[in-house]
Amino acid sequence: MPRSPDLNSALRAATRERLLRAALALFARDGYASTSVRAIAQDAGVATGLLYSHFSGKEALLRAIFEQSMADVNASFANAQSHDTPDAQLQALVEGAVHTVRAHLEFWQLGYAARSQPSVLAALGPALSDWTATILGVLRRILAENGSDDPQTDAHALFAQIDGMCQHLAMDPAAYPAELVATRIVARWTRPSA
Amino acid sequence: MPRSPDLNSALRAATRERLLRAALALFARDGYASTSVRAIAQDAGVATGLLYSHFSGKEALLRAIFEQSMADVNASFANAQSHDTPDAQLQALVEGAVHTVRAHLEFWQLGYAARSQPSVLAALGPALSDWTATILGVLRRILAENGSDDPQTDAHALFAQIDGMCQHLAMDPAAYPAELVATRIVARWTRPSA
Amino acid sequence: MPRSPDLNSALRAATRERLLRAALALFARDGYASTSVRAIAQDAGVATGLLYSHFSGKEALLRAIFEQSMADVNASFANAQSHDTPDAQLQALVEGAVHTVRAHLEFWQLGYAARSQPSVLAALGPALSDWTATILGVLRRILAENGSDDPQTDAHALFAQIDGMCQHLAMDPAAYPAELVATRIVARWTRPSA
Amino acid sequence: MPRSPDLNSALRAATRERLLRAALALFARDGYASTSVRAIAQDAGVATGLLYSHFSGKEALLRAIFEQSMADVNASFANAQSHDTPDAQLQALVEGAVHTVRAHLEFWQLGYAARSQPSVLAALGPALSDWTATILGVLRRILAENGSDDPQTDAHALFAQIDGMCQHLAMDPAAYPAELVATRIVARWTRPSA
DNA sequence: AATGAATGAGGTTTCATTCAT
DNA sequence: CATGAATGAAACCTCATTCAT
Repeated sequence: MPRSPDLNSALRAATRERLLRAALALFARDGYASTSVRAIAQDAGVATGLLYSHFSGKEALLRAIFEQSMADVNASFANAQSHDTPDAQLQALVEGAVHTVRAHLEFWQLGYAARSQPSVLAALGPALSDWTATILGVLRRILAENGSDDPQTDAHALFAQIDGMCQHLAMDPAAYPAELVATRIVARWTRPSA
Repeated sequence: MPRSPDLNSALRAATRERLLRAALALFARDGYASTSVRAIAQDAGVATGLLYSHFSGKEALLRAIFEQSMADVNASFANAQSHDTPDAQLQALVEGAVHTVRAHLEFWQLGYAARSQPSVLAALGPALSDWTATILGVLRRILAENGSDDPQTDAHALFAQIDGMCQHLAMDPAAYPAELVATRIVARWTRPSA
Repeated sequence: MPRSPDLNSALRAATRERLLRAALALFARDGYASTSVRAIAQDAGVATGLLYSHFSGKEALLRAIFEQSMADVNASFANAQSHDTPDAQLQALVEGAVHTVRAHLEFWQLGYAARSQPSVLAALGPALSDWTATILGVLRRILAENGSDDPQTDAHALFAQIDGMCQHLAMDPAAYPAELVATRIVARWTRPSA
Repeated sequence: MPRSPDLNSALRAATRERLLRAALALFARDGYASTSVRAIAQDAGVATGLLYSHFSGKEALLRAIFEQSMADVNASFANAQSHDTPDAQLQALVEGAVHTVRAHLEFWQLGYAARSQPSVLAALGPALSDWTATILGVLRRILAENGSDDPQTDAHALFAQIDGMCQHLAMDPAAYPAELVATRIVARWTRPSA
């Protein structure tokens, strides 16, 4: 009695999801190079070989993780820009960053590790490199609208602050007072509501 | 007749230095786990086995790199604190950070990668973990003296900014306008010189 | 569809057996330290890495060999004690020893080599050390029942003789007249059947 | 001021002796294959390279140990044969064996280990193989003169006993009652002194 | 689709030996 | 004669990947 195609398909999707989840957790904890595909398959509860029917190899698995998680990140980012005033956009951006990192902790831990290692980053394609430029552009526009006299440099300074905060949060999510810091950052960069 | 002890010492020191340099370059470029000791020895121009007469293994080599470079970093940090006013200290700290990262670029690239990977970080002992706390304490004191109403959170916010800037600098040293950003950061956090 | 668990089990068992056999032959011929795992795998007709899915390393392989063969030895030893009279027990013991060594020649060659090398022996745990004491105790009892006036020393003397014979047999199984020697030993140590 | 040739020669001989002693101790304790030439040189207190000006390599060092110690053994053996009656010869042989093993403990530990390993033994040349045959011949003659009805088999049985005793002594020199056992063996194989 | 036994290249490390001084 | 830095082959072991079922 063959399984129905639908059930098969669902099982396949579930397995794929389990593999992605296990891989993300291990990559984030031990690093990409130090994580073995055997460990991933074992944590996912499937046989080693099955991994290769879902992904062409270890690197493809890494790419898949980024593709999946980037969608979430971009959504949060787009949402931030939908606000009316520059100040509201800036606030949404900063607080959205904290929220996104907390919601996808392992992904950001992995992401920060990957970003520090050009050879790993190369495998992820240009998507990641462009990302920084995009954010910088948005920040520059917001800051210009807010009256900055050097929006380009200010954008760098603000991005450094947001990025630093997010990384500190990713490194110690339990103790880092990200929400407080975010509030402070927003206060510094928005016009005093006279 | 044996080689003179002095010559032997010099030979050993030169080889050790070549190994450290090669290892730092490769660790920074490809990551600790993805760098083979064979590649290190080859880049250093010595036979593989010789590495083990200088370091007890790959991990000891990593530790030696950190020990060597941390001295420089701490010196720069101490210098920053030797200034008189909080504003001068803050300026020395921020501009010193840019200078230190530029002067030890590969070390910082390696350091940022290592920091993102707890399992590598563990090998380096507690020295690295304490470091963050120390810096935060210094920043808090400076900001408190400068009249901050929440020096603890401000310290986090400032540290995030400095750290983010340094990492962006480490990632793209050729194009990143670190000096401009530093000036902007200093301007934001020091009292307007009335 | 996966291979049936039974087939997998059989494959594993066969490979394990081939590895144990090849390792025993090489350890016995060249010594434990001088035998490479590559040589073992090659003789067993499998890839080097597969060895490590069956044994955690070279030393575990050695332990497995001892565990497997000790069972046979102990069985032979137990059988000897099942006889009624001391003389019959002694005869069974001596002749059983010859038979056991001939039946497990390579194991005894390995065993004698290992016994001479404390550092290898340590890896085998206390099982081997206790063994000698056990045999001595049994011999002492038999000789005491047989009227020896110094069964402790006699046990040592008899054990030395049996052990020496077995080792000479192990060293030259083709030419050594073990059966004749065994008969002579039994004749010397049993009561003349008046 | 060059050293006198005599002094030089004496220093050389002393170094050679130190190397032989260190090598014997380590070979006996850890086995030939598991002992590194570095460890030998270090224990002897000389530089690694100097070893190669005294011996052509590790194996030559092993051969030199055997050559040196075999002289002692043969002397003891010759002494045993100088007695008048077969009984006295047998007693001298057995007790001389105990004495020789105690006096050259490490050499015998090494010898027993080497004997169990044909591939090591091959490096020592035929001297060792012949040795067994010689002893067997002497024992057979003594036992024949003493009235044995099967001196060939008796020689094997006695040799097994002496050899077994010596090996047990070598394995546990502190606790093994070799002198008692030797007395017992002599008593068994000599004519009752009527 | 799924399994896990099997492969073999490549990792880290050790070590007998050479050689410039 | 003596040193010890240096070599490089080979050791043990890991791991991404393949494949028969």
